[in-house]
Amino acid sequence: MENEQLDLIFKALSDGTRRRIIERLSVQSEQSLFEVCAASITDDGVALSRQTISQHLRVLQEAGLIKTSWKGRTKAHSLNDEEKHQDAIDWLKKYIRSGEGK
Amino acid sequence: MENEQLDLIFKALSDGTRRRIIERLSVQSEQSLFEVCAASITDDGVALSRQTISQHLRVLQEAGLIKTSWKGRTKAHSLNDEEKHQDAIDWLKKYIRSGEGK
DNA sequence: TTGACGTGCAGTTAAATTACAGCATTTAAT
DNA sequence: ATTAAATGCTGTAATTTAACTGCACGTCAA
Repeated sequence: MENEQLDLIFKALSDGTRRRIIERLSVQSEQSLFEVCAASITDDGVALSRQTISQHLRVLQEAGLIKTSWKGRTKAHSLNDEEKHQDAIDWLKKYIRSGEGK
Repeated sequence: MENEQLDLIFKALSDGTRRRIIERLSVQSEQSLFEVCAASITDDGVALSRQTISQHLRVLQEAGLIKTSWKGRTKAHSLNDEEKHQDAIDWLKKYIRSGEGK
């Protein structure tokens, strides 16, 4: 009754750093934590710590927006398209006044 | 460069109480603060204070998701469809793998 | 098997968020 | 002109979040 899942999705997307991570993962998937860190520095200009980026990635994963897989000792992060993004869109579309009243 | 507006939109939507307010405003528009309070009680079963609901409405308005107008001493709250909801959808749609890479 | 590499986990701090109460302000009605 | 109704504004406490530091763990290579 609380739709906890939408909470997680929208909260994950409410942070600019996390949205930029998603944007970069959509261009280049299977990125490790270090690669995401490096891209954050070069693209955003701010050097966030490895632990901070790791935390952001965990938030994105708990929301179902990205998926991970281990390649040896490296964890690859990729976009989980189609899944939760669509859930959020479905909710939003109900309030665009498609027909009118409902 | 920070897209502050998307921050506000997604953050506003990350709270279940606020999403339910939007859902009810889509059914019945031009609701006063007291009407929103009353609906929260009857629909959600939880009695949040007037100040708390007022704060939630302000968050929704600052995100551009609802609009307000004064009718005498009563402030009418209505859904701002088409506007910011569409902005959020546009952002999300880029990561649904429409074509593929981009 | 030793050591470097890639992550995870625990704990800290400052700032933001959510809930509330109390008082002030404005408007309509008597 | 008073009063009641509908909100706004200020401040407080508890919770959460975003950033960090430090240490520990598992894996691959030499």
